[in-house]
Amino acid sequence: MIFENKFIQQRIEKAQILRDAGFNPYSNQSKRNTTIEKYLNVNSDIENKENKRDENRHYIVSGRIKLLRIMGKASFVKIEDESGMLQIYVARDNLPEDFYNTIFKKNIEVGDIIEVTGYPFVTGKGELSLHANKLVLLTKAISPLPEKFHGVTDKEIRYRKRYLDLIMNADVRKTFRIRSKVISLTRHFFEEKGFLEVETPMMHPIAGGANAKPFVTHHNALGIDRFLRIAPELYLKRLIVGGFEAVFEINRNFRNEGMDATHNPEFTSIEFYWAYKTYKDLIEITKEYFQYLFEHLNLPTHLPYGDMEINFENFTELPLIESLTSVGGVPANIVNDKEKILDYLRSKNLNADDKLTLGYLQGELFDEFVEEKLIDPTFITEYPVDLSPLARRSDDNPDITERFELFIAGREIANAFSELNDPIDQLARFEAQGAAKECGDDEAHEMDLDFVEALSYGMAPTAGQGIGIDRLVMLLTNEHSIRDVLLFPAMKPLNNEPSSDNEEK
RNA sequence: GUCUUGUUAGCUCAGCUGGUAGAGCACGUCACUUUUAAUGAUGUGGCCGAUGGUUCGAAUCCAUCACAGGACACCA
Repeated sequence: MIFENKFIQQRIEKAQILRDAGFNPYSNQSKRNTTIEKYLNVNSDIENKENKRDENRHYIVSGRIKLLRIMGKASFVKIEDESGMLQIYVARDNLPEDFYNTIFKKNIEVGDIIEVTGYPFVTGKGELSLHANKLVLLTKAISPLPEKFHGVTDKEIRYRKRYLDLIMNADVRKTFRIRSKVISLTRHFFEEKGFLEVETPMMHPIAGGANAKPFVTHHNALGIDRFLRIAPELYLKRLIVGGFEAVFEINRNFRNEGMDATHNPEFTSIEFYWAYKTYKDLIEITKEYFQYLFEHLNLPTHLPYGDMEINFENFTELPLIESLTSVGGVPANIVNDKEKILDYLRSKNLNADDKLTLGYLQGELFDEFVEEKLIDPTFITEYPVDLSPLARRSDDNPDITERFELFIAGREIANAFSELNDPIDQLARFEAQGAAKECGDDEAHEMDLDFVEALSYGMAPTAGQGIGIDRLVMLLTNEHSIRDVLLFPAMKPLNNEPSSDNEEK
């Protein structure tokens, strides 16, 4: 049962004692008139004053008790609000008769949220503190906080009870502030460029725009299934057909796949589409975007990530086929020959499925030998058309597309291309995907005739790009698990959550 | 999905080749009016992740399951 723990029972009793003494343990009568950060800034002159105090200044601060040192007739209390931590000096003789002994010492403890009135002073050890002459309990915490020195380190507790993690670990709060800032900066960057932020459906009749397995949900009134979107791409392009020339959407995608350090079933991306532009323009705007982020986040352009150092002044472009040889070390004479690639893969004891097309096999080579070696930002360009069912063919070579993926620290961060806007070609590509599906690729794109029809009305030449926000934030915060940049990462149910697998009717 | 490591008090962790559980923090009681993870004394606190098995006896050995971490596979 919840709350049966003896420490919790003890604290529930304390709350009742307070109530009986006329103190509401959940009072909302907050009179706070400053934050801790402001208090510390405004009173930084106190140490130069006579007696290192100013009894004419009055402040009311609030926060959660993080540390409590009772020393007989006086105590030191560290309270923390969102802006920072402040030491409070509480002495018996500065509080109402009996309050210190019967209320404060007995019934207020670490974890409680209190409000303190007093004046600034500097202690003998030189710490700017607040000398309390009034102390009010705002919120009684009936569950005790984790250990004050080690905090919570158990990752499972940290993810499942993120609120505890946030209470105990200041650097976790910092990571999520940066995440928020990244999203805000991204929004501003594209708005300043004249892009329009739009929202497109999360529930799709056809899950399109990416290679991924969708989640299924059900619409009761219509009696039909819907798919949670795996990408907003096809809707955003419909908007370009409709005449918007620059749109973006920052929101969640859902993919019904495995979970690991870089995959969460729901993840955030930005996709943007830009009419009358090509993927070459996207390379430029991407460099500009990173520069903008680094400036506003005050990050060093030589960014440490794990034991790597990424040089964000060193963006390069490299065609995929060329990268196989120059980065991956694959012999140049085999990269355009299906049979030779198959032999090469077999010689390396890798999976070599001879049903795969040349383009797919080149993709295999890239994944196997190149991707993890791309540390500094690298735009890999000229993707085989087989791997890019939504991208425009190169005018010079019909086997490759005007596309790039941006790799940083051995990981894909962005995917972009000049959009395919020939409806007949698009129809044929969907049909080819259908064939791939027959061959067992259960993540091949679904035919979307409504989208093909939209293209038939004419979509201006357009370039579009997607950037995975979670992986970007991982990079910028030097985190190595996507769970550390998601406030509430997906977790398996503990034990009593019903699972649809044993549903019986 | 495979392999691997872990799961012991509210938290952080010990617990040997099997003999019915230990520390620190927290909490209770006492002392202490400038401390910094305050200090000193003392006490409470446990279905040892779950279920089976081996054994006179299991936190410990074995099996299965659950969850988590890591690696690999799959995946953009």
